[in-house]
Amino acid sequence: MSAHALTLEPRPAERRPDLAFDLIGPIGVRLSFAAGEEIYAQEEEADLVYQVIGGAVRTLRLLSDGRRQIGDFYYPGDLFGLEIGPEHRFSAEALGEADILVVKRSALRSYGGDGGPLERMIWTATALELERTQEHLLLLGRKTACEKVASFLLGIAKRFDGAFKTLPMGRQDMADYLGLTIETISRMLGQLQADGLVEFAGCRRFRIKNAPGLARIVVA
Amino acid sequence: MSAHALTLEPRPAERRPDLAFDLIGPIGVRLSFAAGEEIYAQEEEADLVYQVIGGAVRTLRLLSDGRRQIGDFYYPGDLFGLEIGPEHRFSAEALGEADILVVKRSALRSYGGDGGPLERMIWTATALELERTQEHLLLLGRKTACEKVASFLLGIAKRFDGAFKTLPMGRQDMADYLGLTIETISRMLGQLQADGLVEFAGCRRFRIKNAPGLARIVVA
DNA sequence: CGTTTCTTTGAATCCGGTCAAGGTCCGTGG
DNA sequence: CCACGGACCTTGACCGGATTCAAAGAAACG
Repeated sequence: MSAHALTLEPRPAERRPDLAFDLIGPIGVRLSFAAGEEIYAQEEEADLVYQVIGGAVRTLRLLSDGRRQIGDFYYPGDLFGLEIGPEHRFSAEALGEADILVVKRSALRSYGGDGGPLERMIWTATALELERTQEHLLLLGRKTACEKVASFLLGIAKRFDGAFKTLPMGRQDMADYLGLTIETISRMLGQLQADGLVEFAGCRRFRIKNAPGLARIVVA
Repeated sequence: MSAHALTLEPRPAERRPDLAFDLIGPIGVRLSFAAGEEIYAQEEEADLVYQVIGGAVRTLRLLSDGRRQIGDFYYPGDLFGLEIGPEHRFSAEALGEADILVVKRSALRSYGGDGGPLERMIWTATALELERTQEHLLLLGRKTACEKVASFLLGIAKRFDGAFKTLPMGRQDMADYLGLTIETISRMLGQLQADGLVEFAGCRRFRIKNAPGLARIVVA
């Protein structure tokens, strides 16, 4: 079945350039990963470029004492694993089962040529990555627990449509993304729900009940 | 006097590619900024590329309620103001008096040509920016106040040489970079000094007394 | 169903923030 | 040369938001 069209459609046109599928599809290799499986490791040589076809991916950094920081989550269409240096600074793991398109960087260059649309695509993806990371920085440095969680839910909501969205990650991943603990995540979700801003059906499915109210929490 | 050579030398070869001076020097305009003066504003159109010639620069994001997050500090040789989008996501201000080289992005492209060394230089600078931002992310999300301050001092020390380094920024800037308050900064500095890891001579000049000890605090 | 894993909830604790003085450094002007 | 003033930094006491510890509850899985 054509996972391409299926996974590509349901995203609001807002994130990574969608042309990516068509461009690197023909020269890439598709791989499937099981839930939690590692796609590449921290400090591993970075010679490949990856694209999410189906499922979702997290990149993360592990400190020696076990503390974890999630860099970002990636969804169908997104490119990840782009690093200028020789090795990966974060590791990448599948969130649930995931289908990934993998391309050799060098192959990609010879295929599209320097300065071609492929080169440009990678450049754009890297710049977007930087923008998202800067936004994340602000969130981690200067926002309260409640603001962090509200921002997170709004961010997810923007990227998926349908009234009820399904969180592709568990509480621990949310916590490690927002720089909080799972208990705090749980409490803040409870509070947002009690305030009538969101509604949960189980711990993964939610619906935004009061978008302006949420947006007011998120500051700017 | 030749600020070029003077400000370029005293940095360990570790950060931005030094060829930058020679490459964009000829086509740029030099400007001087007073202490605290704005170089460009948040949400201003981003049509220029900047390079620090002398002094230092901070980029920052201001929230509506006055909270501040500093993105990064830039020193002689560093490029900043690179954004892929149409407008700046952070503003930039001089830290003390600063000399800045300013180049029109379009001029830069026609001068060096697509895919030339200039294009490559900008690409490299953007990727380095991303790496530093990711490191910053980890620091903000998962490090304690003490670890943050220790990391910061080591980072400064790496970039300047001479036994005694001079902090180019005040406590408020350190706080807004590390996601802390000035009081906490002050207390942590006091503690690190009491533990014999660093020594301060006035509130701006310091020396690292026990680098391995500091490195042990910084985790990894 | 039973087991395991994940999530929620409560109570106690603690790190960092807030509030409030007091000190230091510097530039200015008497 | 020193007194004054203002900006910045340090220090202390207290407070509060988030973590930690602990246990109960819900969901996922074989």
